Amino acid sequence: MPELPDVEIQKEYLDATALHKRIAKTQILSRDLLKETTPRKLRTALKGHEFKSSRRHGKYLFARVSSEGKWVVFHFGMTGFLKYFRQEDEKPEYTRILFSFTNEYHLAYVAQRKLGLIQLINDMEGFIEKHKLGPDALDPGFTFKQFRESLGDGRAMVKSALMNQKALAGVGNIYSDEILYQAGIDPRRRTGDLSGEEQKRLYRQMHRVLKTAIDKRADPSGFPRSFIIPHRRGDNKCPGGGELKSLKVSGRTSFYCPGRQK
DNA sequence: CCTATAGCCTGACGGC
DNA sequence: TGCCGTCAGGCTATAG
Repeated sequence: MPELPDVEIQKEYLDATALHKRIAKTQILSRDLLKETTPRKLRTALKGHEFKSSRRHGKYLFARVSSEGKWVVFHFGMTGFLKYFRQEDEKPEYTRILFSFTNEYHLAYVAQRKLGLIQLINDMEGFIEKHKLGPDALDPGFTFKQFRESLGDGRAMVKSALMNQKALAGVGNIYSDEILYQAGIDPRRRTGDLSGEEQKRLYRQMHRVLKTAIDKRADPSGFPRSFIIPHRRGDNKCPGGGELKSLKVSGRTSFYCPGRQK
């Protein structure tokens, strides 16, 4: 669920539902997700305030609180998402944090596996620096030149480089496969061996893939026929014909089409 | 410095 | 049915 397009949809969801609603109560149902803060600090920082805007950087979502310039940071790990609902008994399973508003609606941070984080911060740029996050993959200011520098020209496999959040932020296991497929590049290629033309194709396809996914609300069932994402763990067919193959790259299962990716 | 690997957390699934 | 190993769209810390 939670790569750049998915988190962008979470942001749109937050904006459309929980923004500008007065927070009456915050329940921390699992402390494990809280980083560098305590339930008490989070509760008191939010009580009586509202989320007044949001931003996304890579796979992180930041919600600005209408008090002292604080932000709540959400990271969704592999299984996290937000759910806005009316009746408290509709509370989703695995709700870890529950924000309740004075309009009697609730916003749940749901995560089956506790691999994400929720944090209270004063400074968004400071947070990004501390985590050494690279530029957001869809930041308009993230030029081809910067992209090439981010990827590097070493011995790292190109798929690992795309997924390295310190190089560029937002691309994970699923979308790196799609970008490499669309660019016609084998995931095991070393970044140092890519031609300028191949780097250019990667940059262009990264934009096209991520934007298309956001446009389709990060729902693979609506993705173009030419995408491989709907086929992985499905019919295992390449859109252009042939079998989808899988292998491990830096410990992650990767799907690719040998016929098209060189 | 660089890259690759194990560990974290919880549940689903397949094989025996 | 029950148990076990493996795997899952995350990140960090550690090992080479």
